[in-house]
Amino acid sequence: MTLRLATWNVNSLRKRTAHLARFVAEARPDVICLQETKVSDAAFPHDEIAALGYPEVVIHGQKGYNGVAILSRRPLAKRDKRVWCGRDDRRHLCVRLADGLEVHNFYVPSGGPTPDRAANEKFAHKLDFLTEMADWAARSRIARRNAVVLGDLNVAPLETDVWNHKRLLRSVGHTPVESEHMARLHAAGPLIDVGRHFVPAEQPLYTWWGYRFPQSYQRDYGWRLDHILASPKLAGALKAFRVHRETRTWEQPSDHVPVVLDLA
DNA sequence: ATGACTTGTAATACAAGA
Repeated sequence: MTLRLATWNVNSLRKRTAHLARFVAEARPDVICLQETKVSDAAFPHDEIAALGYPEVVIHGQKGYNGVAILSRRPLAKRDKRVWCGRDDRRHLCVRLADGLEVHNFYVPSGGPTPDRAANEKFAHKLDFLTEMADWAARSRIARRNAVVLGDLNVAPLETDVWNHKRLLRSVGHTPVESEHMARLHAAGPLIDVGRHFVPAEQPLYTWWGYRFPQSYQRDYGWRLDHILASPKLAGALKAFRVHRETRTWEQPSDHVPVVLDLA
């Protein structure tokens, strides 16, 4: 039996409920991890989400910013979250399925405008967040479990993870120090970079196209910011991988598109 | 040349995204 797992930064759940319904109808994921829901738990659109047919709904949101949620067709044995960098800013949720698979849904800080940790507190927060993730992966011995770490990690670590490597080396999201932090997270598990397990590093692979750059999608000015990382025990279970680029052409889309993994 | 847009909040501009 296959488990289909999806991650999607929807950039406001309430603005994107119709897109989520369309994605569910077309991709039929068993578990959906959402980021940037931008809605408090009190205002969560329970009725619209219930109509999608996911009996298990785990939410961890706040008003206006950030926010994560997990929808599951499979029964959950455990639901959990933890505070990162001492801030309860709704960037993480964890569930364990009844069969033992652990799913960690993350929204890593974007990092602000300047890639300078002394001048930009948001960039320092981002690097500290990634460091804390790597420490957690190592200390909790994630490699001993069947675990997936996924979400909007807000770093495009490889040259082919952005549309213009040279031009973007000094842009937040693609600086060498951020790529090093991502590499440390991968090594700390160790964790498999599922996207690059299926798509060779020689080929461009993107999951985000900005709103501000005119016709960024049409020109394919993309970045790979959304990731699925898997513990080594799952290596033999990785069956298929797909980036649902087409959602970026839908009317009033999120700037991120869904990333999907099939696990045996 | 990440400038150009989109979102939420709250009151017509501002913060934030990356």
